[in-house]
Amino acid sequence: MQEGSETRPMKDRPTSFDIAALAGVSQPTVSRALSGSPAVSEATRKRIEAIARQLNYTVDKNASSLRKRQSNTLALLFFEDQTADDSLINPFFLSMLGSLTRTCALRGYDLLTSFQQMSANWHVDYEDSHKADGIILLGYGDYELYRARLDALVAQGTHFVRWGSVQPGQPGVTIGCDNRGGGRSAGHHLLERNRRRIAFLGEATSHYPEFHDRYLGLRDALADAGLAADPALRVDALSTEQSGYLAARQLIDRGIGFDAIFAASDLIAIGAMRALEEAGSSVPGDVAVVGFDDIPAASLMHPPITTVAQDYRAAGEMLVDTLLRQIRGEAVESVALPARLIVRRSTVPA
Amino acid sequence: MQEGSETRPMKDRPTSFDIAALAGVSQPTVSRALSGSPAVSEATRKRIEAIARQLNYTVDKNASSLRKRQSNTLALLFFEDQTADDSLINPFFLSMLGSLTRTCALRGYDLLTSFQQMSANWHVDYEDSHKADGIILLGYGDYELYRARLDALVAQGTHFVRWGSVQPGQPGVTIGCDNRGGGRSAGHHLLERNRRRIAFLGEATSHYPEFHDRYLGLRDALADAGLAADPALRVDALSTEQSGYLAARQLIDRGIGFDAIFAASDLIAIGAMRALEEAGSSVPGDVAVVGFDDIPAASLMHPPITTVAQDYRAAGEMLVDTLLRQIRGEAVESVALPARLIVRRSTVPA
DNA sequence: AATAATCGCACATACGTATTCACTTCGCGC
DNA sequence: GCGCGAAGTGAATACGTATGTGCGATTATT
Repeated sequence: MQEGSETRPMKDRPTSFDIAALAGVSQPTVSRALSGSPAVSEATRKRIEAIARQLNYTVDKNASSLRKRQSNTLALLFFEDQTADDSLINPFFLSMLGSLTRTCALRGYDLLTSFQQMSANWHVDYEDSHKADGIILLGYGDYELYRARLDALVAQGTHFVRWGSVQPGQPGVTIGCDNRGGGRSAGHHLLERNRRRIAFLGEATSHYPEFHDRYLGLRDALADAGLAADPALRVDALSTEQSGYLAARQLIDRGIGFDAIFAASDLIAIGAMRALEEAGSSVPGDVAVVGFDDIPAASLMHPPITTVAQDYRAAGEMLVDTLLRQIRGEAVESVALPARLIVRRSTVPA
Repeated sequence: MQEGSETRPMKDRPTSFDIAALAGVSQPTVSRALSGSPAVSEATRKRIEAIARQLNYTVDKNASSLRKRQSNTLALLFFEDQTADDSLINPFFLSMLGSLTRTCALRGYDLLTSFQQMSANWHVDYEDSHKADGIILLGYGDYELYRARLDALVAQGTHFVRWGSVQPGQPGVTIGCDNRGGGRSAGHHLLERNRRRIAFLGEATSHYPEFHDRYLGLRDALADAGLAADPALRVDALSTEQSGYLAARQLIDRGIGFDAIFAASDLIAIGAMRALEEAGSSVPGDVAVVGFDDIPAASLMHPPITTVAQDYRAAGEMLVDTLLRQIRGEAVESVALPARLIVRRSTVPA
């Protein structure tokens, strides 16, 4: 249908020298003109720009990056330690991806993405090789597992920003959402709806600090109402639909009474709702359900799921801008962005 | 929380000269050793590799790309002409993204992603600037709108592969799925379930060739059964939940009888199901629904949606490998991958 | 044993740009 | 009319790697 284009093994693109020759100036002048240096007169700049446009000239990014010692590129590294079965990437991160690429584009940066496993030596191939000026790390997962690597990054002086739980004493800079506050909102909301037996589905160990914080938030809300958390109402679950289903099943099979579920993520909530349906429980009649993340599917479920939204738009901007500041050598700090409760019919009947 | 690392404004990384000095050889020997050239003896190679590892040396990708005149990077360009409201990116493409990055990694390539609007001059910034060796184009949308740009890419000799409808006489190389075959499968399935009044929701004009093909497939199936398509049962819709909702509403409000919906995409199907629910129609009792794409949410709906799955895994591999072959100057052809019907409860009650 | 073939490596150079420095020209004030 | 700062430009060079060419040393060939 189309032949290979051996017609262009080395389609000799014009260089700044070619432009210079045509404009009757020297190569440095072309470089200056196109990079907007004030040292070149307006007249010659116009002339050079016209010729460049006409010849379809573009600055060679490799040469430019080599010389300038910066690539105007950021690297995005996903890493989930659970089986990376391709598209099972957490939908929330995919939403964030949109915001990240958009922000990068606005800031004049390109984005290099990779779904590397946390294997071997990921970081090596990016900032170290000068292919990117900094790294954005994205991923749920066992924090303890990669803490050592983060320390290594800090020691190396690599520029990076992480999305995750904001905790004191962490290596590097972290942007995250106020998971505890979000959990508290969810708890308050359920308590307001007169739920008292609130189950929590999600790992609440320090290995998963974000889930842990959400759990702590729920406990805060309970405490505010003078209630204590019942350990029997806490069931481990990772952030998958399947895991949520199993966790809810476990709760049901154990015969532990509950009138609400706060799931550590929407995927867990979705799985839990499937289990509830199978068990003949109505939502929100018998059990109210709150999730976390506000992934697109949450609003499409039956009933639509009340959830705690993380502002991925602000998150993306914050990640990029913080990283860029760090690259420029400015001081940067970890930030927790506010979370926002979105009430839908899984807690409040129509 | 962490100070900016002005400690490393220019953390002088070791160069191949440093390695060479330590190994007592010349710089070119280092380069050859690390790139696996047979011209260097096994002994010195080992020695060089050891030193390189010890110093944490990495080849500078910019210098390397500049010299080799190839960057080992592919650029991925999403472009949907409908309002690019960030995360409203078609979930199917996000699934494919996973497959693409994975395949790229396996082939030793990096992936540069961008959600550029089809504005101005996207292509300019990638292959032309030598930042990428080739481009992957992804996007539903009005084909006619960007056809001119594709022609320009071909004229320029740019290496690129497009995901979309495979049609004769198109500029460049296209990888897509067998939309017509998929539509036919959907049609046959609905006919087997004794549905006769099958509505089609989706643009069926040549501006959206993929949707058009799906419609043609449905017509094929009808024809196989000796039936003709009723034009009144075809309603325009773009690939959004909202658009699907409105299309189904229109159908219902018009009072046109139908017992099945074949939606051109899952998002449309999801919207349509919302309209059906509002109208008090049961699925699949009153109306059977089939979607297209098999996005994650499809299986999570109530009822789970029967759909035509595109093999995004194979698609990603095919896109990358075809592009790489084209870059190597080999002849490449457009390919239509098979589509597969996945039967769920939106057409067959439990 | 002398020469041809081979191997292992060093020398030189090119990739295309950005930047430092020096130079010219001009206008201006004394 | 002389010196002086500023403005605009060119010459030279560095960024770090990859590769073509050439040369000495080892091994094979007669």
